[in-house]
Amino acid sequence: MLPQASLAKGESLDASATKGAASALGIRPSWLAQVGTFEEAELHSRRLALSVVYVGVTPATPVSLPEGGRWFVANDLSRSTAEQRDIVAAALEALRERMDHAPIAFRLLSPSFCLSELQEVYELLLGRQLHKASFRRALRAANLVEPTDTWRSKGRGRPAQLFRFAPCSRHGNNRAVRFDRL
Amino acid sequence: MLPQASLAKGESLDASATKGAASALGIRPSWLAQVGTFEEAELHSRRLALSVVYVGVTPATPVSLPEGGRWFVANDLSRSTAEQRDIVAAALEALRERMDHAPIAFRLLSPSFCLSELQEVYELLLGRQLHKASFRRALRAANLVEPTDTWRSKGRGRPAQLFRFAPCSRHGNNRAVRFDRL
DNA sequence: TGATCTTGGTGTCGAGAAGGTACTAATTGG
DNA sequence: CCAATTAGTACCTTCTCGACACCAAGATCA
Repeated sequence: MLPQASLAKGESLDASATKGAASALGIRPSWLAQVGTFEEAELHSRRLALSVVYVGVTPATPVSLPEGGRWFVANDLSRSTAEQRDIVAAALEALRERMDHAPIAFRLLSPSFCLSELQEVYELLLGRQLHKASFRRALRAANLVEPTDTWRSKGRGRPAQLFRFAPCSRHGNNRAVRFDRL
Repeated sequence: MLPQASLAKGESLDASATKGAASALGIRPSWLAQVGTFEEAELHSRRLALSVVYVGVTPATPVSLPEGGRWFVANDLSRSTAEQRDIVAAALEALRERMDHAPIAFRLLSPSFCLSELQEVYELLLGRQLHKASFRRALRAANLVEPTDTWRSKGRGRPAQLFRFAPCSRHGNNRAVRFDRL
């Protein structure tokens, strides 16, 4: 049920995972990282099969999945086996742990974005609501984004200032949402 | 240079890692967990070799290592290759991340221990000094240990009360040293 | 035109955490 | 009896974090 690919000869693990994800998605994933190695439950031969599991993210572009692929909601895995639930849970946990170490959220946004969009991405990936003021405080303290001089108005409400990702000076902080390691 | 073992047919990854560590140490490790899977740099055959790396801990018992094994200090890896340094760094990082999720430190102590010993283990594993008052505050808030009615006096100084590990009620806290997830 | 709604952005305040200092307690060694 | 040493705690200051309120600016509508 999860997309998978076999490791070709002389191919690196990361390259194979990227290739497999791209063939399942139609586009290359924006970010990809290894979760761990699991043993396959069904041994169709007598040899033990290992699965090196990767987790990745891709923007919510309305691409049609090739070869009858389907999207599943990570919160509702009732129609999966216990083993697949374990793997997805481990993948989600790995993703959420690495969000403090790598700028994953920025890969899901265009180069310019407003802070509400960035917060929505964080909330989606972390699976929980974030406080607006605290989020912006942590963001300011981490020196992660820098403002541009353009504003965007989307329908109702005050226009939002656009920001860009600015991976510059990091000084060890420990805020609510931990951007600090990055 | 790092101890390793080949995966026997029909053997699980965890079992193989435990067996390999035990044969390198002389005793079974007190705790063991998977770090990740790395690709071997040297391809002696044309097939790609994968290494599933595990990290473990063992008490500082003065066992003599079998087969000419040697201990290395994790902070001084100047005599290792870059690949081995990467692996050890990843192992240390994985160990330190999982200390909040599993009671690793308690496996290095006898069933009864005093809080100074527990703090020393945490400092050793985390690689940094901890504040005595904060450590005990977090410990008290996490309900992780319970006092026994015995005291131990080791040489000079006031005798220390002995505690035992008590994995009971956990209520989501977020202290300095994070015992909460466990 | 002006009222109201909606979204963006910030200021302030209070509860609580984290770390430093200093203190008390209890034992050993001279 | 006094100094040294280790255990354990109380206090205080700083900081974080979440909650609320408030202001800003544009859209919609009467």
